[in-house]
Amino acid sequence: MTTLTPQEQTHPPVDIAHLRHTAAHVLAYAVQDLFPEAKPTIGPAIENGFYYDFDRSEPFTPEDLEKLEARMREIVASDYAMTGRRVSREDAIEAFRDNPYKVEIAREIPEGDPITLYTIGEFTDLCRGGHADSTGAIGAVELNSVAGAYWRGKSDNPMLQRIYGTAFTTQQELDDYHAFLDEAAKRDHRRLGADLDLYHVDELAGGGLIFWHPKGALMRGIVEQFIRDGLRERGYLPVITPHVVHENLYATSGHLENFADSMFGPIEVEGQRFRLKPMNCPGHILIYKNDAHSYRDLPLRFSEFGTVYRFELSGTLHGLTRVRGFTQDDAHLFCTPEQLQGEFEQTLDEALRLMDAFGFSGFEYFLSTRAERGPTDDIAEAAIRNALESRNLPYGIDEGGGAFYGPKLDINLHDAIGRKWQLGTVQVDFVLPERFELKYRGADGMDHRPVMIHRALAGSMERFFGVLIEHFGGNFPAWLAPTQAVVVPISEHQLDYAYEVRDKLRARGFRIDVDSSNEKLGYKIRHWKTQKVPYILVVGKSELAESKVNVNERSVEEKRNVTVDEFAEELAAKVAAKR
RNA sequence: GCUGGCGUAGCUUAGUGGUAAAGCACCACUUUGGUAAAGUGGAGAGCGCGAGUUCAAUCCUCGCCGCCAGCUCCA
Repeated sequence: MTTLTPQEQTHPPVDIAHLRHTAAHVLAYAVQDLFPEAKPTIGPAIENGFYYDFDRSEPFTPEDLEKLEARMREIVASDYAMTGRRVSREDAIEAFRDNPYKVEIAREIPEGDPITLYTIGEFTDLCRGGHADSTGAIGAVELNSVAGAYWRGKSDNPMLQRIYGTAFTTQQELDDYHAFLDEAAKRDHRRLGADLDLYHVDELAGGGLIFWHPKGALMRGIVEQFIRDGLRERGYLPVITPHVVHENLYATSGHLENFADSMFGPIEVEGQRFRLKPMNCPGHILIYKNDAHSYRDLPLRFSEFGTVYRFELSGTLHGLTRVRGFTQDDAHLFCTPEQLQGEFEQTLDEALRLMDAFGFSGFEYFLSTRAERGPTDDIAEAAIRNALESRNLPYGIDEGGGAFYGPKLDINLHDAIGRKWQLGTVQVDFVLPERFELKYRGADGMDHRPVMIHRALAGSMERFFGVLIEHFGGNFPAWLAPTQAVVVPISEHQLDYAYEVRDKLRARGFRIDVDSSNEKLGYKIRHWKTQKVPYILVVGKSELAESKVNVNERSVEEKRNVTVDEFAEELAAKVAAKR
């Protein structure tokens, strides 16, 4: 921590969160002027802007937002000073007696904490503070959308109307933010999934269920192969378990009592109740349990691309990143307590290897602890902490965010344009071995309880693929691209040669197509560029004569004529380097 | 699920209380063309689904479904 000089303290640089919090006050001020019947509740700064929740029976329309925005600009231009004063709890409650939300907040401020009111112009709000000095500090402000939000996030509370907006110190920063949003929209995997013909969700089949098209399935296969290679090297054993099993399995595992809301309902057959598999662990446990194990067998690492089904609320579904049926790159490790630490560290290394191969960076680690702690949680959490510390990785804590069977480590990462995603998770579990009475024979001749590690490194193939699409913006590197190169003949006189080039490259295992369409060269080039194919190989009269191809590499201006073998070597090198 | 918005050919959009228009994509033909869209022609939706109002509904009303932005949750 740096100590501020007195000068810096009197003129602190405007904190962007303070600026946006101030903008939220300005919004509430504007709402007070234009819609006096609306009751302000809370209005914090958030990652990319701010929001303010209002209680009002009439919905705010887009036209209302425009009027509010105009009024906000006036308030900003007036450059009202933000003045705060400390009041007693009674005074605060009295000041907001017509607003039950503010009263509730005032009542709940802990004894001893200051209760403060902040005023700009004619608007006073109950607020803990953290503002710019005056409204004039806001260089650019805009309102973005209205959405419903429950008071304090609880669905049995009244629904409020949340107005989202953002604010910056300068107009330039706002423009840059818009440019960022445009870039993000261009990378939207739902858009690119359709444009590049990778997958779709079908209304007839239901939301959140993914139909992988040939190109998408091909890419998924490449990712899966990469993961499989890593698993084999690290001694994981492949297993395959059923998608529908008797409900009793999940009663025993505890999923039915802890997880029922997320499970699809029972399927009745011959008076017996079956369930779609929501998690792979119970299945892997049954395989473990089917044999007697010695400590010499451990650690035992079972892996499966396990497809699971979870009932997510319809409103939460989103492209590939929030679905109802998905395949985890799942594995369960059964080990002795002594092995736990080392095994955990290895999974962490493997997770990093995977994320690194796809060019992700900015990893963040979160230790989620279990809400209902048991006697083994200290050991489990220690294993996670020690693993992180042994690799010198800083981490945050998410109290109570763990699985019902134990604490977990979540790995967040940043994509190419700096957005955060949560993919991999590694979890320590002393509970399921207990519930299923798992055991192994120790060196002492006695039975012991193994520890389990649950881990999914990519997370789910669906979400991982969605994130990959956005990370690369559809410009997949050659090793991943469903079509690595298209051979484009200039006229049909070179069509036979084009097929010859294609077959030669295909024989080396590359994914190559020929454009045999009756179109002009410019059209064909444009078409394949929009399809984001890494290489377009143009063959005309001169290439045919020299047995060469004219290489047009994606996002490289310069074109070059090389022989087919030279191109094959170049492509092979890229694929080997995973570029 | 809840709040708000939306739902017209594969995609993007136009349109009207009297049974729908365009561009791209698709198919055929002409053209054999050297680096981001050649020309002509053709086929394709009955306007998400259902009910109501009306002489008449894609356009009005209601319900359902789906999508989008959030709330919530998480791989």
